[in-house]
Amino acid sequence: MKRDIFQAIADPTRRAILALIAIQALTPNAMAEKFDMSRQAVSKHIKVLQECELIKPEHSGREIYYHLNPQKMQEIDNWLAQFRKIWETQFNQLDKVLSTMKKQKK
Amino acid sequence: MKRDIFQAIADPTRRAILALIAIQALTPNAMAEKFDMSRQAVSKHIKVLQECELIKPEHSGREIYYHLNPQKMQEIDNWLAQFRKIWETQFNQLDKVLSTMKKQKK
DNA sequence: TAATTACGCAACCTTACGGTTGCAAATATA
DNA sequence: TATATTTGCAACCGTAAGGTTGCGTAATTA
Repeated sequence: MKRDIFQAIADPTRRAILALIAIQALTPNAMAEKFDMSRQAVSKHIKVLQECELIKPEHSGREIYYHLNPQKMQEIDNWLAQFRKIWETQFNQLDKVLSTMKKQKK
Repeated sequence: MKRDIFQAIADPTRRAILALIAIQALTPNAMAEKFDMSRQAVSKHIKVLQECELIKPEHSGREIYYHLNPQKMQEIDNWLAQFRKIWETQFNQLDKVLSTMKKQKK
């Protein structure tokens, strides 16, 4: 089945994994130690993240270090762009209201 | 059950709904016309979006206009912030490579 | 008032998700 | 070579997700 970035980040464990390896590449075992679940459960999450290319494997002997793929994370940012204008407009309107209040105060 | 913004935007139909009402507030019926599914199915998605406050209802007689809540959308942006530094760093490194290549060309 | 329209709620069904356990393959170590 | 370690894959299970249909309720209209 085809994986989706948005579906990938829907799970809190997977978001935690992304936050972890954003700091430092980790092996599945190292990740599993951080969570209260089996290594296999964590490996399943890794598989999902890898399928949609949010993380990249780096083989080193029998260990595999997983790295974050920032380019893919940026796709979420790109999607958000269409809404960003809207909340920026709202903030500008808030600024107007605040400056109007200031003027009235004077 | 407690709803989550990230789980809410995991579904492509719900992302489409958000994109639609970002332009203009719509009623459930108006939204349902845009999708190839029943009105009730769309209403279920609306319920999910409303539970996590991504959209807000505005009652007008027997019609309900749903508006986007940009503040809540911004929470996704806030989460992305921790990764944004990383891809910006990568771009800076790309800039360095490019400027080095330019110098060598000269 | 009667009929229509817009909407939400509940029951139901199929499929996907997130977890488990067990096992096989590849690498490192004794 | 025999053993331990690291990982992935497959089977299984309970629950939640996403769709359907049917019905009840409130507001509009004939």
